Amino acid sequence: MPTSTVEQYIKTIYQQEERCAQDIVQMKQLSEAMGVTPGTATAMVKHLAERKLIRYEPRKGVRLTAGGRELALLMVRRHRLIETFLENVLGYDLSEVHEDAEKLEHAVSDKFIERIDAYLGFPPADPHGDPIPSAEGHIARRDSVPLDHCETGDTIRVARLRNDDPAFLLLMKEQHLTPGEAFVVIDKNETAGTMTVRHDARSRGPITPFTISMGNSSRIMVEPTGTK
Amino acid sequence: MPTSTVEQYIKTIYQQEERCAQDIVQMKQLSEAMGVTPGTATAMVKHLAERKLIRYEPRKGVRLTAGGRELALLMVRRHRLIETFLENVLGYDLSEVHEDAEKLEHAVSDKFIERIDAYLGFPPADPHGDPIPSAEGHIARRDSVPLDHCETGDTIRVARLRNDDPAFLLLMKEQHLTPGEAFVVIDKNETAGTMTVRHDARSRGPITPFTISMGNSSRIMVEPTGTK
DNA sequence: CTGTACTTTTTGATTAATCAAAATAAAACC
DNA sequence: GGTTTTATTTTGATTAATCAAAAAGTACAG
Repeated sequence: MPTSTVEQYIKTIYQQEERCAQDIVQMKQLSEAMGVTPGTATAMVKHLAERKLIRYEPRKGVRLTAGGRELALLMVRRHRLIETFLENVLGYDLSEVHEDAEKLEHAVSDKFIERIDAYLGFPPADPHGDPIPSAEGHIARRDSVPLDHCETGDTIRVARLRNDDPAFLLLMKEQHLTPGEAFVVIDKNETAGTMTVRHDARSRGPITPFTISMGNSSRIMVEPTGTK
Repeated sequence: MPTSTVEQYIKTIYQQEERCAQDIVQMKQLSEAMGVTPGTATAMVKHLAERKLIRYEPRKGVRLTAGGRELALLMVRRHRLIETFLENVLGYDLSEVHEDAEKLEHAVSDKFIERIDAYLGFPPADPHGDPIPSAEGHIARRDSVPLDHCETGDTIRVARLRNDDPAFLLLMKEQHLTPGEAFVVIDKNETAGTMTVRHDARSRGPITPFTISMGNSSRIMVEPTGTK
């Protein structure tokens, strides 16, 4: 039985592989994501390699083994189901769910998770729009792209918000930039490093344009719904 | 912020004070209840005393300070609300709630607990019949007595089951010996160390008599409803 | 190819929680 | 009242996770 620290490292390695589309995660990246000193990460990584959860290539980085990926997906499942429960049932705000889920995911039993899943009606995705892995570790692939890959005139729908920062999530909520909402890209200014979008005329949101930095827009995953 | 181990020791000391109606808890009692060696308990107790959560009298035992009691009641509140949630909402069996609650109570936030409380409609007691302390640490006193203090002919109502052993709880459930049920004591055999009860004629349970050991009956708290 | 900057690993220490076993104190027993 | 039993404390060691700071390796800029 892995400790909750081990679970957290494995989940973090998975997330770094995913988010940065890398097959290997460097120590600096891992130690920063975990909020520990590099030496600590090195020590832990050796331990994880012994447990056969990752493959460790000294001075290069780490990658998950099949067993590690399985554990990571289990943790992601727990996290996303808990977040969904906190929002849908207990009325948490989207910006508040992450913190509590992060603690709970290491304390819940399999039984608890399966009961929550059933109670929620087996939701396919969490409130951020991220797909929830099945109990067997299958996860739906979605062909969404970061908003900053879109061009002026593209019509899109928000798929997921790939950022746990409460302030960011609050801002997105205020602008109704939440999963499912339809938008049009009305400007992309590479020089200024900003993008401007407004709600699709047919959607119920405000039509006031909203400008965001490229950095933030890379955390907003969208599905193209056509190009004007 | 106390670690979950500290929380567990404080809760255990509170429970030992309560269950055994003692004002001081010996080290042996504490170490056994915690499932650690006596030396470990001594070391921890010194630490708890430094944190002003208990008063430690070497070679005598420990007792909670006001601050310790406050923390203990907070933990009891968490435990009982979580148990209630697991049974009422997620459909856990009474014999299964304890184990999961024991882990969760150290991982939940105050916000989570207050939301659960509201979701459950501010229940006064958990599924064992134990009163749930308020957020301010007030707990309802109940004038219940252990079943083994009753005499033949007493009519009683089950108030709480003061035992977390799943097998015991399952047995009680099978016999409908659950909080709220009305019974008559039809025999008390001090020599054999057993007591026999049957459901009150007016109640919906079976009228087949049921015999239990004195040991077990001391864990069944009842409220007298009159003496024939 | 050489030096500076950056990343990674190593080393030595620390904290929380634990155990086993020896030492000590208190209680109980005849 | 001395002996035995039982409870408690002490001591020394261990494990998991961490940090700070020194050492070692890698990268690339000129």
